[in-house]
Amino acid sequence: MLKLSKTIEYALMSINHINQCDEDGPIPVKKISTQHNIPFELLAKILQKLSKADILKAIQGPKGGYQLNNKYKNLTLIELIEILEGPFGITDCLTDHNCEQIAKCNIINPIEKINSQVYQVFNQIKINEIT
Amino acid sequence: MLKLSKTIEYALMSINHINQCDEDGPIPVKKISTQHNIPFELLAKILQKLSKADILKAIQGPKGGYQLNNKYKNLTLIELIEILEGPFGITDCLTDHNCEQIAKCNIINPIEKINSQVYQVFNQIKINEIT
DNA sequence: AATAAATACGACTATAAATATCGTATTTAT
DNA sequence: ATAAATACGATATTTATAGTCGTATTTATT
Repeated sequence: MLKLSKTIEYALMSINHINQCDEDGPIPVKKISTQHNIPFELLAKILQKLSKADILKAIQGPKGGYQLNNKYKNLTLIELIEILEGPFGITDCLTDHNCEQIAKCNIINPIEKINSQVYQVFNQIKINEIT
Repeated sequence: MLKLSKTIEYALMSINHINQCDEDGPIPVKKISTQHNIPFELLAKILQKLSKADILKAIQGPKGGYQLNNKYKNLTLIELIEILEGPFGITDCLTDHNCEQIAKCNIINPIEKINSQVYQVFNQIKINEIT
């Protein structure tokens, strides 16, 4: 409950990893996955998503791997979350609109307030500055 | 991901409900569960926990039900969460200490920072003021 | 005293979401 | 031609959450 997903953790670890050895050329998934004990296939798919979103640049073939794209420099945590997991919301009713309780919900207003406060926290965190 | 659990939602709805008809004597689980379309047995267990934690006062027998206890007036959202779900933490490593990546984790410091920011948000929210 | 309406609570099941794996295709440096 | 890499859809597994069931206890009312 209220947990960051493994997906987000793995993405942060990878971006951090790539950032720290940026001069050495593209970093293959395998290096990150073995060094940080992350399942290869799973990590591969995460980095593919980040590549599609232009956060990473993918280089195929031998000596290939991933590099950071410029876009990464302005990336916030909320953006990362929404790239990897879709729209942010602390309850389903804020994103899915198929809630069983909505007809007589007496907490929707406070929920929305809390949601925007949490959103703000993640919106203020630049991935760039995470170290 | 990063969702409030149904348990928390149901608890908030119930506290709010009881608060709004406080003069009418104890409110039975059944009333809350039917009015807000919440599974009875599930809600019963949640309110039992709140009763054990002295947030609610349980009155057994016919005409029984739940009332708010004084303790509720100072209750924060983080306290409610920890009563119902145990220690708060946005990652497992912050509460469980059996993480596969911990040996070479390069994001533990920022994770801790983010965790305490989210904690603070929930810590500042008084259940009392939720309307 | 009997009854019925309520809470108490442990054990169990079901469901959905997250996590992980598999298979195959494509790209490209050597 | 080969091998090392990404691409990606399909499937399987695991876990946490959500929900159910059965039985016991309490107590107001009759």
